[in-house]
Amino acid sequence: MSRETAIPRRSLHDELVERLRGLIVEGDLAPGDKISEKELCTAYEVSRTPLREALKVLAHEGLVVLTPHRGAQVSKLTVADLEDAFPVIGALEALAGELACERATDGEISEITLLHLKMRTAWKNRDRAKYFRLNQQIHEALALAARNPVLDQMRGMLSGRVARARYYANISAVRWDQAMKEHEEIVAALKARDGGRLGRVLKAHLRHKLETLRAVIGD
Amino acid sequence: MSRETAIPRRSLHDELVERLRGLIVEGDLAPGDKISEKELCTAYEVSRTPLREALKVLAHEGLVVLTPHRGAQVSKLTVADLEDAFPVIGALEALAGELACERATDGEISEITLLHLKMRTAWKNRDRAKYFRLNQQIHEALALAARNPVLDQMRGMLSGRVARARYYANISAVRWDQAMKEHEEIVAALKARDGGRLGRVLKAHLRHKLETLRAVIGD
DNA sequence: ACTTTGCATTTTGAATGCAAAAAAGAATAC
DNA sequence: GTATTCTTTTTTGCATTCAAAATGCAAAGT
Repeated sequence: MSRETAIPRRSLHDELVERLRGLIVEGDLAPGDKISEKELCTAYEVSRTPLREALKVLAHEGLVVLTPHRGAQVSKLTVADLEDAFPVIGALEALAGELACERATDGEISEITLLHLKMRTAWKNRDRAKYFRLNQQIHEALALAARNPVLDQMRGMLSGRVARARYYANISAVRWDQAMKEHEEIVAALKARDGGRLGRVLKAHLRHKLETLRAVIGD
Repeated sequence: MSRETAIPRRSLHDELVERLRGLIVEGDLAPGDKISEKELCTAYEVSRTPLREALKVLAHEGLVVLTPHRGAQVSKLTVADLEDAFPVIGALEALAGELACERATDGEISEITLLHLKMRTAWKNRDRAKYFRLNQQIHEALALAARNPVLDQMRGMLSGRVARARYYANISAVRWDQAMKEHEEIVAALKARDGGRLGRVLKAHLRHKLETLRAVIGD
C-alpha cells in the first residue's frame, strides 16, 4: 500500500485539523456535505480518536456543525452568515491596517507593494485564480505587518470561514475593476502610512465585497 | 459509581468545555497551572476521551496551551497578550455598538439603561463584585443587541480570554470613576442611537481599560 | 559534591471495544 | 399502494487498552 498520504510526524489531531480545514476551505468538502468519521478515518488511515478531536476544533471554529448522535457536516454558508461575518472582518482588517501603518517595516511595505504589482498583472491578464491567491496574500501580509497575533488569529478564522464563498461568486468584470482600484488605494494609504485612511478604505473594500456576493448569490 | 456529580444531559465534551472555561475564567485554575488529565477525569468522573476533546477546543480558544507529550497548562496572561487583545476587543465592541444603534429594540435599550442604573448604584456603594458583573452584563447586552452572532462569538472568545486579568487589577478609585463616566456616555450615545459616537466611546473605553491594566500589572 | 547514565514510573497520544442512539430496511396492517 | 411498526444495521459517544514519550530517581563515574 502506498504511504504517500500517511501523516508525517507530529500530533495527528493537529495535522488533521489543518488538512480538514484545507478540504473545507478549498471546497473539496462542500457546504452541507455529511462527514463520515469512518470514511475520513480510512482515507487518512487514522483511528477515530484524533479525527474526532479535530472535528471538535473545527466545529468550534464554525467550519463544521456537530449534531449529537447524528455526526458532523460541513457548515452551510448562508447569506446571513456572510452578512454577519463581513462587517466583522471589515472591522478587524481596518484595525490591522491602522496598526500596520504604525508598525510595518519599510521592507514589509515594499513586499506588499510587490504582491500588489503582481496582482495587477494577474488582473490585466484576467487570471482569476492567480488574482485571488495574490489578493489573499496581500491581506495576510497586511495582517502580519500589524504584529498582533490575536488579531491575526481572529481574522484567519473568519476569512477561512468565508473564503469558501468564492466558489459561489464569479466576480463580475465591473466589480473586479473596482476591487483593483480599491487595492491601489490600499497600497497608497499604506505607503503614506495613513492609518485612518487605510482603515476606511479596507472597511469599504470589505463592504463592497459583501455587496457583490449578495448580488451574485441572489439574496 | 455515584452519579450525583455526573454530567446531566448532552455531550460530555461540550459540557466539559464550558466547565473548564468557567474554572479558568473564574480563576479557579490560575494562569500557568498544569492541568493533569487524570486529576480532572476523577474530579468530573469522566474518561479521558471527552476531556481531551475539551482541552483541544480550549487550546484552540487560547485558554490553555498544549505541548506535545507534556500536557496542558492554563495559558499565561502576559502584558503582551493584553496589549494585543484589547485593541481587537475595542474594534469588535465599537462595531457592536454601531450595529446596536441601528438594530436594538427600544426594549433592549431600556433594559441596558436599567443595568446601567443598577451599576451606578453598585459604583456608589463601592461594591466591586456587583459592579464588575453588571459591567460585563451591559457589554454582553450591547453585543446581543447588535444581532450579529459572529461578532458575538468573537467578542465572547476574546473577553473570556482577558476577563481573567481582573484578578490582577484592583481598579483604582480614580479610574473607576472615569469608567463610570464613560459608561454614562455609552448609554447616552445608545439612547440617541448615535452609532458613530458610541463606537468611538467604546473604543476609548477599552483603550483606557488597557491603560489601567498596564499600570497595575507593572511596567 | 556534582554530573551523567540507565532504569522504573508516570503521563500523554492513539487505537480498540462496547453500548446506546439513529438510520435503514423488512414485514405487516390498512 | 401506502403507512406503520418492528427488526437489523450503521454510526456515534464514551471507556478502556496499548504504546511511546517524558519525567523522576538512583547508582556510577568524574
